Amino acid sequence: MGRRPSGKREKLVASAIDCFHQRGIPATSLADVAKSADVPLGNVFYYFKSKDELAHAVADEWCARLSGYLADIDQHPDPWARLDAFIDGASAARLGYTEKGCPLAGLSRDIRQGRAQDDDARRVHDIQVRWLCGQFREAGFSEADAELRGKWVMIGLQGSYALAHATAEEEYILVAVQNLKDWIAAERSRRQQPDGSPL
Amino acid sequence: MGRRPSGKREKLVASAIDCFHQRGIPATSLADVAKSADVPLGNVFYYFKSKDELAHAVADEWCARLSGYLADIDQHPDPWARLDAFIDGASAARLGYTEKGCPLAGLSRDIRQGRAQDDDARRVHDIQVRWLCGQFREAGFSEADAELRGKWVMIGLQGSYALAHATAEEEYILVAVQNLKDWIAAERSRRQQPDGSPL
DNA sequence: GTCTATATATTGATAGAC
DNA sequence: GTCTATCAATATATAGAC
Repeated sequence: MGRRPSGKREKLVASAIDCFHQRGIPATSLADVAKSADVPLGNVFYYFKSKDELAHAVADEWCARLSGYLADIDQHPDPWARLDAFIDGASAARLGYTEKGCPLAGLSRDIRQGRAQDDDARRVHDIQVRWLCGQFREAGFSEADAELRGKWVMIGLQGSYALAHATAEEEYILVAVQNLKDWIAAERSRRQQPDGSPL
Repeated sequence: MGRRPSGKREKLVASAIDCFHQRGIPATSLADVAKSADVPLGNVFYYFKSKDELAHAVADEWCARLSGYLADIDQHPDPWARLDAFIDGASAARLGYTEKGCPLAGLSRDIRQGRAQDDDARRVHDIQVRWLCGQFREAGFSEADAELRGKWVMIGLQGSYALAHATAEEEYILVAVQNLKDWIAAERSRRQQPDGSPL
């Protein structure tokens, strides 16, 4: 609460995001995070009273970053263009995801398997899935149809991240990006000609 | 090498598979595995000279289980029926995967992020992906087309496992199963009527 | 608020009796 | 081959000087 002029808390969270991404939460020691943030080890516990609380702060920071990212994409006036932009973002991140995995997938698994708050594991994905479903609703799909489609986009991307990381082949991400874009284009033309002939 | 009448090695591997699945490799201590296998801690190092080597044996065991599983499915004479059976297997495992995550996804991430042999992370997925691609080739697709389709099936399933686990919602797996089955059925009819009218 | 020093528990791994 | 006892390193977390 209040002012934090030193900014050490923010530096610790930023360093924890990197460390957790590269090594995962259980394999990351607080000494690693402290060293990476250039903060003495003992000082970490002034800002976070446990490792779990640090992980919780990391999840909060991810949610904030995601909200900002999606708000940027929201500037596109067309939901179809927004969906394309979202998938382009996945494609742009493919090299890092192939090497280190998706940071949100890693975080949520570590949280689910550890004793940290389960709800954080869900939050970081729900933000994106709800946004995706919202785009399909805005494009004219019913509540139920939009939910199926929004979830399917997230499934395709997350699956490609997992396989690209596991096999060290970025091609999985390219396959998912291409298939999802084609599928979205097909859904779009179906929507615009609901009872009509194929394009 | 040679006979292992006690079977302790096998018990240790089986226990490690469970422990690694539930808590992940870094969060699992060798004491956990030893206790679960009912073997004294010090004895573990007679069978495996390090934790990494135990993880390697676990990957080997998974590959053996997968090969057996796929050989069972191979008894279906039709590649389309085999694809359906493979996806049905995913659906049948959905409760456990929602609760604990996909064991292969967890193992491969832990291996990629740890210092253990990278190749194990790839093997457990490659077995399945190569099998999937083989089904599409047998169904008449070209080498390149079969590879794209086989990878896409694995992407859809792995993505649904990740999201189901993260959000504790098995529905993600049901969405992926339904979408993949519909897509495969569409591919099938397209194959059988390459230049013809829709069904 | 910041940092050093340290407590306490647990880890992977080893030595050596049987 | 099997097991007990233990080492050395590292982990989270705390105490308390400044």
